[in-house]
Amino acid sequence: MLDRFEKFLNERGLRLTTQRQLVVRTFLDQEEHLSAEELYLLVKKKAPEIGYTTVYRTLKLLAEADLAHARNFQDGFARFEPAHYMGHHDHLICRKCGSITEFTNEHIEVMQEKVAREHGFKITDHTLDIYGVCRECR
Amino acid sequence: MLDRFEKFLNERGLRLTTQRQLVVRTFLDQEEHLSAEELYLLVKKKAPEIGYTTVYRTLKLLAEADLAHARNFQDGFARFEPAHYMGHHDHLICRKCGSITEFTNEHIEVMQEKVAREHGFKITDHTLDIYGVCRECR
DNA sequence: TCAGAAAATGAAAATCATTTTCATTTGTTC
DNA sequence: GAACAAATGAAAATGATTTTCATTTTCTGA
Ligand SMILES: [Mn+2]
Ligand SMILES: [Mn+2]
Ligand SMILES: [Zn+2]
Ligand SMILES: [Zn+2]
Repeated sequence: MLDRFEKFLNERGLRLTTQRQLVVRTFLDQEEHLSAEELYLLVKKKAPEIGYTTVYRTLKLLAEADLAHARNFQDGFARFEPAHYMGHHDHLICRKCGSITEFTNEHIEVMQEKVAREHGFKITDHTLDIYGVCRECR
Repeated sequence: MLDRFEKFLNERGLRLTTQRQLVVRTFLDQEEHLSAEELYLLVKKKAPEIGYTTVYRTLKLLAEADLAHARNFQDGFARFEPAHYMGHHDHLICRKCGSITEFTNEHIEVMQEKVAREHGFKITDHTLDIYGVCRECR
C-alpha cells in the first residue's frame, strides 16, 4: 500500500517522508478503526518526536488518495480504516464496549439500489451503522 | 407534542417556560432537518432576545425526552427532527444541493435483524444514510 | 403577600476535535 | 553549494457545542 501512497504523493509533487512512512506503516499494521489520537499514540511509541499535526495531515492525505476511509460512529471523533481492508462493508457498533464488527450483506446493498432508483437518486456511497449490544456484552 | 414535552419536564421538576415553548413550536412547525443554528435564527425572528444557549438546551431536552432525534449527516453539525415525524426512516442525502429525502424499506430492516442475529448482536437503533445526487441535481 | 429556594436565562468563557499559521528544517534542482 | 519547494512541529485559531456564572423568573409555603 505504501507504494500506492508514494505514487499518489509523487503525482502531486509531494514527498514520502520518514514521518509519513511511519504513520502509514503503523496505520496499516493495526487493521482497526483508529482515531487520529490513537494512531498518534502508537506512532509516538516508535518516534516520540512526531507531531500530532503530522498524523492528522497524513490521515487526510490517505483519505484523499482513497487509501483510507474516515468513519463517524458516535463517539465524537473520526475513526479511520484502510480502504482495501475487506472492501466495502458496514458496521455493528456495541454501545457497551465500543467494539466494532464488520459485515456485508448483498441483499441490503441491492435493496438500497432499488430505493435509490425509485427516487431517481444516483448513489455515490452510503453508511449503514447498526448500534446495540454485542454478543460478549449481552 | 408540547403536552408530552411538558409532561417530561414536570417529571423532572423542570418548567415549560415561554422560551422553551417558542423553541419547540418553531421546531415542530418546520418539519425539516434543522441545525441548532437554523432553528436559532428562526426563533430569533419571533423573539430577538432569545439566547443561542437556550436553543441548544431545549434541543437537548427534546432529545432526552425522545421527542427529537439528532442526525449527523456530513456537514459538520447535528441536525434535529421531531421523533414522531413519519416514524423510523432512513435518508437519501444529495451531495450537490444538500436536500434530504426520507424513505423506509421493510426489507432492509428485516435483513438488518438477520445480520444482527447472525452475530449475536442485539440492535437498539441504526442509521442508514445514502449519499449521492438527487433527481433534481442529476 | 412575602421570603427563600429552585430553576432558567443569556452572555461570555471553556471545551475538544481538527485545522491553520508560522518559523525552522529537510530535500530537490541546477 | 545556492535557491526554491515541501514538510515538520509547536502554538494559535477554528467552530460546534457545553459549561459557568451572575441575574432574573417562578414556585412553595408560611
Ligand atoms: Mn470497518
Ligand atoms: Mn428524517
Ligand atoms: Zn460489546
Ligand atoms: Zn440535489
